[in-house]
Amino acid sequence: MNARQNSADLPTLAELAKLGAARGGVVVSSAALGKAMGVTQQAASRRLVILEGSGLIVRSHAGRGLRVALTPAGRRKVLEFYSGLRAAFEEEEKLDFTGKVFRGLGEGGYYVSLKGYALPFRRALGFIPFPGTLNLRLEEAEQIAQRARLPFMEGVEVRGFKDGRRTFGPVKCFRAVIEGKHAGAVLAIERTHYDDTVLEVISPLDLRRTLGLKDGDPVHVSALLR
Amino acid sequence: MNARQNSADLPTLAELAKLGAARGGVVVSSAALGKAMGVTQQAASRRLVILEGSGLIVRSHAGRGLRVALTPAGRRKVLEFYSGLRAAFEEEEKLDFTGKVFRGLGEGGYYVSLKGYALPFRRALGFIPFPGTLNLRLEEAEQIAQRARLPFMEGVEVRGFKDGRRTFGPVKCFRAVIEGKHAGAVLAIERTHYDDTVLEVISPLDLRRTLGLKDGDPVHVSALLR
DNA sequence: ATTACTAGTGTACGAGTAG
DNA sequence: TCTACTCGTACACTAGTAA
Repeated sequence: MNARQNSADLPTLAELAKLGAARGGVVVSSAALGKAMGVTQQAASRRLVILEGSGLIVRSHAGRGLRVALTPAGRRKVLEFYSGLRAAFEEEEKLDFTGKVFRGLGEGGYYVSLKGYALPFRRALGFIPFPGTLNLRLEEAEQIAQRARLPFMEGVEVRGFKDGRRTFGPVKCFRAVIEGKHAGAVLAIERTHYDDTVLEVISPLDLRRTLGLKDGDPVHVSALLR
Repeated sequence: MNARQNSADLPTLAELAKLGAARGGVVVSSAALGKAMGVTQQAASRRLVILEGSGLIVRSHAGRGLRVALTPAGRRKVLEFYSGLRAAFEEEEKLDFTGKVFRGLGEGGYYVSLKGYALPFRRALGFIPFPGTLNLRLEEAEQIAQRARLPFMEGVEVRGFKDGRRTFGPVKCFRAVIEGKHAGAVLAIERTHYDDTVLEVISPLDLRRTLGLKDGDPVHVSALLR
């Protein structure tokens, strides 16, 4: 459970991710992993033991070798690193998404409906969002990967507030254009790995009514990165 | 000049790349760099000294701080790492390029015209390339970044050969579709940083004649990744 | 085959400090 | 202020080996 920082764990996590540990797990031998990282079998084994102790991976013996999978925390850590590096090598202006409308009160929907966020939203984005989000279900792997990167990109910060009882933290989002014509934003809420299929869209308009959408309809959203 | 492997240099290079050292250089203080990496100013300074000794960066004093830039070797190292990580997080099927025709015998053009490569090309790609490449000049930053990644992706390997006098190494390329209709391939030759603006295209046809191209004409090429 | 312990060693670190 | 030296220590490594 010790979360001490170790300079070798990011390279190790990255190597594991390359081998497929971010997608449900890989079977590797410590010798093979060591070779890939330029260290001995023993050092690789030790690195894995440490990573498991830090809660970044889970291991289980699997015949010839170990089955290793990243935990959400481990995945988060590499994705954060990757996302920073990506920004250094690629110049993007927007990210395009196409997903299918579905009903379901996402976390975002709850927060957006809180009165206390109204002014912070107007301050940050120039509009007060319609109370409720348009939830889109993403289906292509590439789109889901894009969605997962949002929490680690710059975005626009909407301030949090206190309502006496509790404190509501800041929310990150990106300005967006919905169906090529309506202004809005997408929420960059960090989700569990398998929930990166959901994109929550807000707008000053009731998009569902304005666009005449029903569940299952495809909607295109272009998130602007700056 | 010592090229000893140090487990901290990849994270350090990555951090520098994030700060912009891959795009011509950044001015940083060792204290700021250390903070970003979670080590002391002293350790950050030492890492930079070591990286310079390994020929991965160049440093120069710049008033308050140091100007640090990645060398081609340093850039290569991070890009290779980044590219591997990218493959783990994104699923791509093709990369689209649009560039403008220009004349100039690229390295590729020379090799493709060698008789010894004819059979290896046919074996790997199913065709014998027209002797000479169609050179495209890429102009958008995003396209150039894509181009730079090719040498680190999987691709199709065309075997090398010996002609008695000398040995010609293997060449990596990607199957491609030119202007949406002609089969061909792009060469994944590693170039110097500032030459990643060039994409060399081969095909069984004389593309210049077949497509009636003249210098400056835009051509679209879709490189297939598997 | 594997993993992963122990022992001994090298080295990267933080702290102190000079230029 | 900055960078980067020296010093002493902590720790991650390799090698050997048990299970």
